[in-house]
Amino acid sequence: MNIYQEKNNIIIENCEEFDLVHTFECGQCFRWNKLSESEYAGVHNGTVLRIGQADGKITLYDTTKEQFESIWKKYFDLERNYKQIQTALSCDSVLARAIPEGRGIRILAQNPFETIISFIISANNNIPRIKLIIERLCESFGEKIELDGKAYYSFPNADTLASLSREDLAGIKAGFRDKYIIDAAKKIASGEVLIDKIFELDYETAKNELKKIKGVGEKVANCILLFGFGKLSAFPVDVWIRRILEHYYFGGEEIKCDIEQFAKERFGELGGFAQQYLFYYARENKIAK
DNA sequence: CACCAGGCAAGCC
DNA sequence: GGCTTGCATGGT
Repeated sequence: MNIYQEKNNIIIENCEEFDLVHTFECGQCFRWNKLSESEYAGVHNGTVLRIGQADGKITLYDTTKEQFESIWKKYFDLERNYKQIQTALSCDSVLARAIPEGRGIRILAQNPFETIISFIISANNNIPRIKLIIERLCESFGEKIELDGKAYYSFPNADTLASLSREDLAGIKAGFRDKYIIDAAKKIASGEVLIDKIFELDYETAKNELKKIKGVGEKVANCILLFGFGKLSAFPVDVWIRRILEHYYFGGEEIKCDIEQFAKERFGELGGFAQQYLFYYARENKIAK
């Protein structure tokens, strides 16, 4: 991967292991939107970025070397060797088929609070509507940021959301999840759940800490740990993952064993990466139930 | 009209 | 502990 500055932009060359579509469409994030065939725009920690991929090059527009180093390098997980991970996981025959289709997926290091709220909203919901609800949440309670004459919004912070009532949130149409959003914001704003400390905790302890929040169960906690706290062994099990495991590993039979344990034995520390390749593969191939 | 969507909490036993 | 049910909203 060759990275350099050209005018106001940062260019990444030789980026076979970084594919924008696969990274933004594999279900880990909800705030990157297509601007055109080859471009996306998104907001991370209050900064808007327009990014494009064409002719084997990725361009981060209007980005300084300093911004790239301090924000985006970590966010896009650019210091990790994904080729090595793919090679290791390809020993598994199912992943050997799934990885080529999702090649270039990178696990984003997303903002922890945003990840917590986003995956609370994801419960018993579908991806287009999850994105809509989150967008309305940001428009209503985030800060406006302008770029290229367009309005973007930062993700609201815990203090802001902690001060809201269910009535205040009615407009975003989160349904029964509104009370969980407020509970999460209150526990985080008050320090009952310490976000910064979760980074230092081991996987199991961190998961239990997150489960103190209403609306955070096994699956949501695993997503938060994987996408918001860099716990890369986490293996979130949702309907899609269950479906693809049943189809490819259990001969179409209903799974009765502990799936997390199954994943741990099979994928170990690389569980999160395996989960992302499988999720993308399952959705792209629309595995029937 | 049912049934489903990146599940979860609460209420049972 | 495990199992069942209701849940807001919008799409098919």
